[in-house]
Amino acid sequence: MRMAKKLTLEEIGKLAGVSRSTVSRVVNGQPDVKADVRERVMKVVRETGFVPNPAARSLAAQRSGILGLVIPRSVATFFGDPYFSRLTQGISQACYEQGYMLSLFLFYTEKEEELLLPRIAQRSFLDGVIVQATTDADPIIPQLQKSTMPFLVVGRLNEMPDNLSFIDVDNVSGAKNAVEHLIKLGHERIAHVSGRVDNRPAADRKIGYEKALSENGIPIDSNLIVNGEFSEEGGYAAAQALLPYKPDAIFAASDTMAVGVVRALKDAGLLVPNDIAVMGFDDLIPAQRSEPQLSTVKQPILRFGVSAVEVLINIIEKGDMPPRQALYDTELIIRNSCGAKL
Amino acid sequence: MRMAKKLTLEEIGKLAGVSRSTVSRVVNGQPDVKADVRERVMKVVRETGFVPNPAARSLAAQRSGILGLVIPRSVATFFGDPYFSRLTQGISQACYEQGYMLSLFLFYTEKEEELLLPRIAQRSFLDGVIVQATTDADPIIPQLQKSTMPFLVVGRLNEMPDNLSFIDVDNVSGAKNAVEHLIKLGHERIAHVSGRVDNRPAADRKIGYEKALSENGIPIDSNLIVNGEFSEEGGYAAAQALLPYKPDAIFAASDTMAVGVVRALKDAGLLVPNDIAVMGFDDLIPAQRSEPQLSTVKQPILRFGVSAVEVLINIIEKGDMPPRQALYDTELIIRNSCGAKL
DNA sequence: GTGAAAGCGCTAACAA
DNA sequence: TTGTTAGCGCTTTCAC
Repeated sequence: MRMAKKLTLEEIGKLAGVSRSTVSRVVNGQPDVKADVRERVMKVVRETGFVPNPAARSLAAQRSGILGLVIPRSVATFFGDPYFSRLTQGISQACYEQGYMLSLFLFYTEKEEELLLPRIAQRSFLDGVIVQATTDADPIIPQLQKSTMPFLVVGRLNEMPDNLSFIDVDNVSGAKNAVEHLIKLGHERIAHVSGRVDNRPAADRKIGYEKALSENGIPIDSNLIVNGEFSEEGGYAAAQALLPYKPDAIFAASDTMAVGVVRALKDAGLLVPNDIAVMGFDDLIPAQRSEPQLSTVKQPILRFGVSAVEVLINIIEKGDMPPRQALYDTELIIRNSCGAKL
Repeated sequence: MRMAKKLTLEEIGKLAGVSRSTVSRVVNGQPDVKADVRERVMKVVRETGFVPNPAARSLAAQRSGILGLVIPRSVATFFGDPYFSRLTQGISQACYEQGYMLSLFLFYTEKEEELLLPRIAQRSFLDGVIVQATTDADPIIPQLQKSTMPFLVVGRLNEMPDNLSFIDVDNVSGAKNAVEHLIKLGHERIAHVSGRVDNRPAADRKIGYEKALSENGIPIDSNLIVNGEFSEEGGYAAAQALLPYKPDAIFAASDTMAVGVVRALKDAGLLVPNDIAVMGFDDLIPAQRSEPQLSTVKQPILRFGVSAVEVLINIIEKGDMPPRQALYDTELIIRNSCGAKL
């Protein structure tokens, strides 16, 4: 077997009878190359399967073509959550489409963070970073702010400096729409199974719930608001805690909790939606698997991931001022658990 | 604000009064540097927060310090599966510990594969690749074999060329142990809810099931083997299909299916484990959340991910012959669904 | 429109 | 033990 000569711009140039500069121009799709020369070079590139050396390219061009996706410690434990796999899917697809590679940073220990944060913040390895927002004041945000690394937060932090770029879903209006739908269906004692308020989406969904009630002249009854810890068990327990207060509808801040709620109601001998209507939030697998299928608030997670990449690339290319901040609309999905279809 | 001079080996050298080579040696932890010089350099490195430019390093050293994790198209849709998040966790942790970065490749479309496979197979971007095994003959494997890229398959393909390196869990013996446990508990009509046989783990678990029966003199009854499609609904349906044949125990090839089985049995008015014992496989979240909690076969997924990285690095450093092939033991986890504890 | 040449910041012989 | 030097393969002025 003949040892193939190592493929470089120089080598391709030799084969095509041009200089390495010309090959570089062709490979990078730059104009100002005569059509026939371009074609000749392309042919050689195709035949040899040449791919430019990314390290050399990074070094010379001062850009790596790699985006980082950081899942901080405070959320890494939830990486199994379908939300993240969906988000990661959208992000990775968009990266490839835009010609970038994706590097994943899943932090579980403080040591890992200490070790890697300086490297992440360093311009020469990554061109930009997407950070999944967290509950706590994660050290990653200040680190990135100190650096020149372009970055974008997906979701919002609790304490959000207004000079940060982020994209998020409009949880407030999503929740408000859901509750207003229940109100339109004639429900008046609408309970809410929330998450912990130090979790931003949970807090926002609760705000939306309260807004819907207030604006429709329904008093807010604190007995009808219970923390369900974003778990199915939590939702189950929350529903049990709510039953004595006779709600006629329950709006849960996640599908997972809604599934727990439904199970608790069934176990209590109640029919959903006939006796009590239920509404979830997310529109992930659990919503569709549930029996009855869950009416819920759909987050456009996949599109969301795609947008994150687009916005980040925009930040990388156009500089970082002013910060990009975008809120995406949710969509009300009516299935069987709210009773609208009966 | 003073514009900090760009940090390079040269710059650090100037600050510490040594040449760039010495700084390089210190930074790379090479011996043959006098202790006091080393300390002096380290001090400057610490104070400046210097991190060597990875692109330059890659170019000069002909290695990138990046490992790739490829989730091919045929399995990408299951990325939401807790199995993958756990595996990814193990792999990413091990990468950091070994001083590597991790690049993630989640393929959903053929176009993505066509676009990226040549880049992946190229030595200059990645030092090595971990490929999640797939059902079909995925194009990634032959591509990698044609290249010089070190790679390792996690799990086994159906048609496994014996010159491939892989690590996997011993599904056959895991399943065999589980079924033998049921036999010891006195069960004789043990049914099996399998996955599709073109899925290697499913096929192996079925083999283990049959082995356990044969070796214990129990005839294999094809009526007692039903495909559950690795889904909860599939498990539910499979259990319903099995009931007419009066099994006294059901071994499901995954926890998810086992959960469906349990639900079907409950809905049929049967008690688990009193009327019918149930055993799962995986030991992921569903097993512990189930009511009753599932007895199951635990896969050491996290350790598995860590080992994958270690083996791959070994392949990278020591060359690729002979292929590494390792099978990891499973562990029988006895909870409540099999009746052993009652 | 194309080529020559100067780096990008690092590693690794080889010299000293 | 340390410094000097020659690349690694690419991009990007700057001439032509």
